[in-house]
Amino acid sequence: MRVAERPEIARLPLFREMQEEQRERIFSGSFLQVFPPQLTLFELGQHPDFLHVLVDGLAELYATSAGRDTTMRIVEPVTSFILAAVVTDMPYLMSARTLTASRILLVPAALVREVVKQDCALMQATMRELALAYRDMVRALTDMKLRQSAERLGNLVLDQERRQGGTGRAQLRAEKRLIASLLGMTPENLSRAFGVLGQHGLEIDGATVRIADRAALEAFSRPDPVRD
Amino acid sequence: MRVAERPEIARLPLFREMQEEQRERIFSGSFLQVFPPQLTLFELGQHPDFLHVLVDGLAELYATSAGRDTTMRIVEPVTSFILAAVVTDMPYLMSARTLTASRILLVPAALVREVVKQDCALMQATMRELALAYRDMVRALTDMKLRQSAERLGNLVLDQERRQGGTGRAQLRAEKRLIASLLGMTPENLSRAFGVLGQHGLEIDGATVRIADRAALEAFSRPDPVRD
DNA sequence: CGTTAGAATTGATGTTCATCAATCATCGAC
DNA sequence: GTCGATGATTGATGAACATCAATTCTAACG
Repeated sequence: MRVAERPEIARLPLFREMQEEQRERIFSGSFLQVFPPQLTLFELGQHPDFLHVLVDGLAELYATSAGRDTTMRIVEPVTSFILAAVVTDMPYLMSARTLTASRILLVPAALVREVVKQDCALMQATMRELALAYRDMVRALTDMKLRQSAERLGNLVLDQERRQGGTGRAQLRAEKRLIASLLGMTPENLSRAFGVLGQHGLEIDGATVRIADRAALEAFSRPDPVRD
Repeated sequence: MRVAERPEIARLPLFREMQEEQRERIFSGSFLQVFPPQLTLFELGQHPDFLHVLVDGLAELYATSAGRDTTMRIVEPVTSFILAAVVTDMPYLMSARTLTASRILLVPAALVREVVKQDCALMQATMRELALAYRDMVRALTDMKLRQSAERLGNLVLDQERRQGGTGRAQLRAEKRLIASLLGMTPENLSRAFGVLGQHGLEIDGATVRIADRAALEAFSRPDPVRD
């Protein structure tokens, strides 16, 4: 593994608190690999060989069933993914592909499981990471069950804007068709949903959205103070 | 805490592997409480005070947002719930109520967090429990996004039948309105979905369902070998 | 037993969203 | 620049599902 990105990866919540010595074991057993865009990293049902850490680029986790498919998560750097499959040593429930050219740290799954057992700080971080991931999924499921499409989009926009500094502007980082799939709707309906939000305080220009009237957008989208 | 149910709780995956001494700490700091039916145990947004273990009865986890509400999980004994909120010490994302009269072991959240840090076996079990819970949520979300209502019901029936011994029969343990909410549909549409499944190998009589033609039911419901 | 309240079902209607089809942008290649 | 491919948008239509309104069923209780 190259030296340049180690500090950044070591700063991840997952690896931050662990013993230096064990971290060294993890890193020296791993390798950083470059992938072209649109490459399948692994598929649903496969046995997990590696914990993945997206260092650079953009990746997508998606699920398929009976011919249909849906985006489950868009992974931005620097983040680890599919930790749950790795620690349980059970088949992937999602497939993954790169969206853009990406660099990914591949940590052998068996190594993760072994070091986790020996380093309590890593185990605690893993536990926390899984708990947070679980909570994210609870949010996504309630979002899906309780809100209709334009509301979901409104809350996604509000969420993105907050993460990007609360300046009233936000960039949509992925293609709209991906965002549509992530929100559980078709690209056509995403367009129409943006149209609806246009009447509720949102201005949109390509991949840039601007919250012109936050009160109106919030009144329409009804963000939940606890969940959102 | 009474003696009678201790062995059963100690056998739970969560508590099974931990040091006897620490388990004693957990148990002696906890108390078993009896609740009447339809009692709210806690509400979304509250700070988690206790890890709950349903010893006897039936409970429901549900989420609300903007006036609407939906069942997230039906908890059967003996199971712990809301572990993720407890270990992260973050507000509940779901509310809980008893469905029938229930006995619940209440383990102080702070005690759980403390003992988890000191007992690696408990931490490992917690990690595993959270990973499995996460995977369940992934399944539920893909189910919701990729399948339509009658298919979801078909897979629930197939799943229940498998859990109940694979005898071709299954009991629906909760009211149909709850099952409807769990599957993200209205009670009216649950009835109609049962009607549809009646033409695909399922016989239904009150709360009992019988799989008359498994091949037909599976052809219709398309269970996923990985996920279901 | 009948009574009655809540649940389940059934039918009629309306809303939300997907699908299909066409057109309009955008962007890289040459 | 022009071309072509792909994504985004817009409109028309249809399918899935929710809602509303009656009944019918079920079970607890006097």
